[in-house]
Parts: sequence; structure tokens; C-alpha cells
Amino acid sequence: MFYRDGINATGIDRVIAGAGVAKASLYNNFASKDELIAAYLEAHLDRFVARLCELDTLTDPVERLARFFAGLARSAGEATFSGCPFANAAVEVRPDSPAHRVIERFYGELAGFFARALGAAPDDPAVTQLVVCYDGALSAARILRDPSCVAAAAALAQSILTARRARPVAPGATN
Amino acid sequence: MFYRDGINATGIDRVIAGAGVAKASLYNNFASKDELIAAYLEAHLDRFVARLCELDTLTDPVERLARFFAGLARSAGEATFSGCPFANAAVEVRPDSPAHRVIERFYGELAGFFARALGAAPDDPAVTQLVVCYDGALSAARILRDPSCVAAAAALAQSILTARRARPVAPGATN
DNA sequence: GTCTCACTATACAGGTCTGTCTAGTACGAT
DNA sequence: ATCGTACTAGACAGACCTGTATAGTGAGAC
Repeated sequence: MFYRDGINATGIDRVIAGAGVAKASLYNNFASKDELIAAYLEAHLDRFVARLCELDTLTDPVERLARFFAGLARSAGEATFSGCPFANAAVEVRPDSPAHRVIERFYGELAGFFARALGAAPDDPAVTQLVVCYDGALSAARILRDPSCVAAAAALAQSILTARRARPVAPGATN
Repeated sequence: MFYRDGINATGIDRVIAGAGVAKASLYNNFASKDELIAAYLEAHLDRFVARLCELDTLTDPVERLARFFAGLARSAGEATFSGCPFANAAVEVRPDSPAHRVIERFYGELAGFFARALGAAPDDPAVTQLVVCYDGALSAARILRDPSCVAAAAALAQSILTARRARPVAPGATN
């Protein structure tokens, strides 16, 4: 519900009705809605990290990125697609909320994955470019309701990778 | 306030207190909060379109994109920066709201600007890639609180432009 | 002067929100 | 059998939300 309808639009009463539990039970397991949001994001993060680990077993960086964006494109084509849960949540939660720390961890994992694929440091501009690709792909695909945004971003990501391999030193920000 | 704190987090009472007007006055000028949100986005859209028109007077597409992203980078460096107001709003308003139509108009204008710069059709994959750059740049810059995301996106945008000029036919989605 | 119009301030209705509390129930361990 | 634990249903508090209604004020048109 948090993902589909948004966090603020989803009240606790609807959550417990959907889960089929009593309100006291929910508050026995989560101290507050903020904690529940953080747990919701953490569940997403766990699945995401597991998928990244699978992709890390591939030896070819081109295929890693290709499969990564292919997975995104598949998600973007589904009826339940509603963008990146972390980017969406970042708009709705406050920066000092526990959920925001999960969001930051997500972006750390994402940058780490891209850095490994590129053989670069996490703060390399090319890594940032790939993060921009990811974020823009899902945001645009959501708002425009057009999964082809993800395909366009995938092609862009591959061009970043090939540019990086052609001249692996400082390929970036001041061109 | 809608921009800084988010739309759902900003109640009508705070709006009228900040504007120094009575509630009845606000509701004389705007039928509902939804209409107020749409007007808020429309004001942003007007300024944005005006800036795009200025940029369209430049003959060199490279400079158009460079100045466009330089403006974004300037915004991203300001303390009040909070991402793209349209992308943020898209997370908080419902798809059938009047605000959402303004958001769609914004993306139409954005794609039009990129299409003119590239000399391409608005549905060209390269145009979509530039939209992805824009969206990703502002989203990542906001969440990571790092304006360098915009600089990375700017470099990426220029590479899309040069790739397009090197081989102007079908540069995109299936690479 | 008088009418009109837009404003101000404020109370209020009706709803939703989060979070707490009470009261009762099922179940396993000892 | 009794205790502890976790659950259920649901009332409730207190705050906030949007939107409306009431009552009064000031300025310009004629």
C-alpha cells in the first residue's frame, strides 16, 4: 500500500485492515508509523541487495548492467509499477526519519554495485552517472507511464560503461 | 512551502498564515487545495517555459544544453533546493488530479526543448534519454544532497548530443 | 449617502490521522 | 490449573485536516 498509494495516503487503519491484524498488534511490533515505513523500505532493500548479489556473480560488466536494467524494464511494464520505492519515500518522509537512513543505505548499495561493475570508486563521476540513469529511468517511467524510459536509460548506461572502458581515467564531469 | 516541505505536509492553515491572508480569501480565489496545488505548479511551469524560450534563442545546441544544466546545477547548490517540483508533486498527488495535468504539460515542454536542441522528434529515444538525465539529476541531487549529480548528468547529456550528431539516425534504444 | 465587492478574523462541522487504552481470548509451558 | 504472552476488537484522546459559515471592515463607484 505504501508503494502503490504513497506513504502519507496510506493510514494505519488501512494497513491493519489489509494485514488482517489488530492495531495493538501492529504497535507491539513497530514503535510508530515511522518505524513501520523504515521496515517496509528495509524489506525492499533486502530483496534489492539479494538481486545485486546475484548479478555480481556475472563476470561480464556489460551483462551485469544489461540484466540489471532488463529487470527494471520488466518491473516498469507491470501494472503494479509505481517507480522506485526509495525515491518515492524520500519525497514523503522527513530527512531525520529512520526511513531516510534506509534510503541512504539503498543508494550506497546501488553505487557500490555500479562501482563494482565499472571497476571504479563509488564516488567516481561515472558511477554517479549510472545512479542518475537509474533514478531518472524509474522516475520518468512512472510519471510518463512509459516503460521505454527504462530501455533508453539502459542504452545510456551501456554507453557510460563503454566510454569508461575506452578511457578509464577521469571520463567525466568536465567534458 | 509546498516545494520545501512537501504538499501533504503543508496544510491550508500554514499556507494562509504564511501568505498573511484569511482562509475565505484563499477559497475565493482557489476552489480547493487541489486547485491551489495546480496553480503552484503552473507558476513554476510558467517560469520554466520562459527560461526554455530564452535558451531556444541560442543557436548552438551544445550551449543550450550546457546552460540548461548549468542553471540546474546552480539551483541544486542553493540551500532551498529540494529537487524538481513536478517530480516531487507527482509522488504526492493522485493521477486524476488537476495538478497531474500540469505535471504532464511540464514533461511535454521539457521533451519539446530537448527535441529542438537535438533536432529530433519528441518521441526520439535520445530525447527520452535527456529527460532521464534531467529527472535523475534532480532526484539524485536532492536525495544524496550532492549537486555534483547535476554536473555528472550534464556531461552525460552532452555525450548524448554528440552521439546523436555523429550518427543522427536511430542512435538509441537497442545498443 | 449608499451599494457593492473583496477582504479579515474566527468559529465550526465533519472527517482522518496517529497512538493509547481497555477488555477479553487463544495457546503453550510448567 | 495457572501463568505469561501475544493476540483480537474496538473505544477513545488529541491533534490535524479541508472546507464552510458568520460577522464585521474598508475602499471605491455612482
